[in-house]
Amino acid sequence: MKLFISQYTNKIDNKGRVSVPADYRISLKTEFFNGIVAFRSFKFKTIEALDYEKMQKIADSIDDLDFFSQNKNDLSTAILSDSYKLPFDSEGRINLPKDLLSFAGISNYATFVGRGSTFQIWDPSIFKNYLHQTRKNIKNKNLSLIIKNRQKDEKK
Amino acid sequence: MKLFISQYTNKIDNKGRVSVPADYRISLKTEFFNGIVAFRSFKFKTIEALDYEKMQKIADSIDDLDFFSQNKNDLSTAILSDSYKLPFDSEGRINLPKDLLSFAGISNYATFVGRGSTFQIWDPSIFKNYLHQTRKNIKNKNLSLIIKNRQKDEKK
DNA sequence: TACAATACCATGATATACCATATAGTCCCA
DNA sequence: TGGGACTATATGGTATATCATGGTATTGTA
Repeated sequence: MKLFISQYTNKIDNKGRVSVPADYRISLKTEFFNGIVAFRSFKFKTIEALDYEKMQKIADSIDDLDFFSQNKNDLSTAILSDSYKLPFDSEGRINLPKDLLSFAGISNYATFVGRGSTFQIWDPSIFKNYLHQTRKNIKNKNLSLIIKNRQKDEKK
Repeated sequence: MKLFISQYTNKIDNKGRVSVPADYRISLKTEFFNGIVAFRSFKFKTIEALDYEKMQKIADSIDDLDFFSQNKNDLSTAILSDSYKLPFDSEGRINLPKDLLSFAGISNYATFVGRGSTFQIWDPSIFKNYLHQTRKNIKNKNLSLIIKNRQKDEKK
């Protein structure tokens, strides 16, 4: 089973290339495509990333007759059309499009943040602030309850 | 497996030729026909495009639509008779008919928009506005929940 | 013959593949 | 336990192939 955890900060060279952490790469290699799929987050100033198979599952859930439903249209367009296929080079790097970089406020360094079955790519300082805020929020909640809900929601 | 995602904007030359993104072309080559099938969208100001095999499935599945049963003949006629077979030239370009171009409001540039098992061809600025609107609608929803429900509701 | 559609060829830009080096981490052995 | 060699990874640079695009030739057809 795939499990993206921890964080890794890597440099972006002047071609826009950045190494995907080796730990992540193993989970990302699929039969049809060796790389990642990335799109702009709907909630945060970050890039959402997942493996090709997961994107295929999303695409599969869209029915043949999708063009007759307005809501489904909107949703599938927003997800599928706004995604980038980013293949690995032989060294395990991807080329992050300028569109995504500017959206996430990333310039020289990228922080890969594991989120279990997916991961995110943040600007290091923006993520640092977000993490700080998140920890403060959690302190005031019942942690055991949160963990229980996560297990229920995210198991396969 | 076919998976059309992302967007690509290519120029239309003065002959009406435009390159289909190389990433899409691989999925479009079929046994019977090397090219795409295109018709006017029913919902949007865009050209719907798919491969030959998919077109056959669409035609078949129209019969299964109870909701549209009274319009069955109209619908299949509208799709099938209004569709263009657009073969690739040796460089992977297609020749977009003026009929389709004017319907979609396309002039100099065409944006290919991935939709999973199919794709669309938009005028760049029209699509930009549509995507922007779509993202605004979705932003406040729980995306993971939406995806999960879709899989539950729409599996075959 | 004139026109349009298609096939064929050329080129610049861009992305991909390839190679080379540096750095950090790990393992083994003294 | 410390040092050293080895390995894996990240990073930098260069060469090559692919792709989008523009143009010309050829075929078919009215």
